Amino acid sequence: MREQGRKMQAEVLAVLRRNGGPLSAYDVLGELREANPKIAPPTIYRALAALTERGSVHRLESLNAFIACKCDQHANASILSICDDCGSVEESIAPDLLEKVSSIAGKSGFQPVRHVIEIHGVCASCGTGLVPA
Amino acid sequence: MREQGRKMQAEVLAVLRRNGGPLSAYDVLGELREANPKIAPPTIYRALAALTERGSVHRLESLNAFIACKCDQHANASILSICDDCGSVEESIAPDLLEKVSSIAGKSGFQPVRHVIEIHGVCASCGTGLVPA
DNA sequence: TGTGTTATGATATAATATAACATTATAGCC
DNA sequence: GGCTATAATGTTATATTATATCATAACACA
Repeated sequence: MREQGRKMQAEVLAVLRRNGGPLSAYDVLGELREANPKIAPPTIYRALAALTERGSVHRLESLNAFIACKCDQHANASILSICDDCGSVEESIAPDLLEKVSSIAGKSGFQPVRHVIEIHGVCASCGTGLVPA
Repeated sequence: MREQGRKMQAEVLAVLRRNGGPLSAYDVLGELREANPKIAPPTIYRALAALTERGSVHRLESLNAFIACKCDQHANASILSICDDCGSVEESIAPDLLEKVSSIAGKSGFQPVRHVIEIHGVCASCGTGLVPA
């Protein structure tokens, strides 16, 4: 990878970290365009693909959005809990659960490569009527 | 619901059943336009939303596609195994697993409403070098 | 320095999805 | 039966998400 690429990835990751919550590729694009109006979608998507590959960023398939990984130890896929009220996302890791999922899918000879586990619901703050963080 | 709506839903479901595999909303639209060229995207999306709600159709979030439910007993969410080689999709049901997923997400007070569990990988046929079904 | 290789930039457009409003079918009531 | 309220559907337009394609620029290595 080249210097430019690293820099773009760092900037994209910084935007996601700063925001904390899920952002669409175009949200990220919008932010980065404030500094450099010439950035185009493929640039963002390439950076996001690299970051996702590395595990620094997770893609929320059911939202078409991206979020910075918060625990920095995701060789394993994570479980993403998405609050449909406030939009916040929590990550959980549970390797044993992944194994179980894999084994169920694998009964018929299926070989898992990538897990997508997303749970929509209501987070603790929203569920109790409190204002979300 | 009115007669027209039921009919459109039946047609959409028929297309998905006939095809067997995942189809995008626009794939379905294309097929139905052969009979009636005036159908518009919202019509298809509305039918798909109703079918998905009922459980007759599942949405594959990680593919932006839809597939007819094959087991007609999905009050519970299913686990969808997607072959990235041949595109075939298998459904599995595992209520106990869903519970476990829920409990992990629920540790911090999160209340699950909808599960998205999709596994990408290679199906038995493709994995063994055989021609997929 | 020249040359091949690969990443990046830029342009355009494809694919997916929905907002907003007009229209029309149906049910219930008189 | 005709009238009206209701809600589903049709229609138009457009928003959102994503990628194909080709041009350009950086770097690696001889």
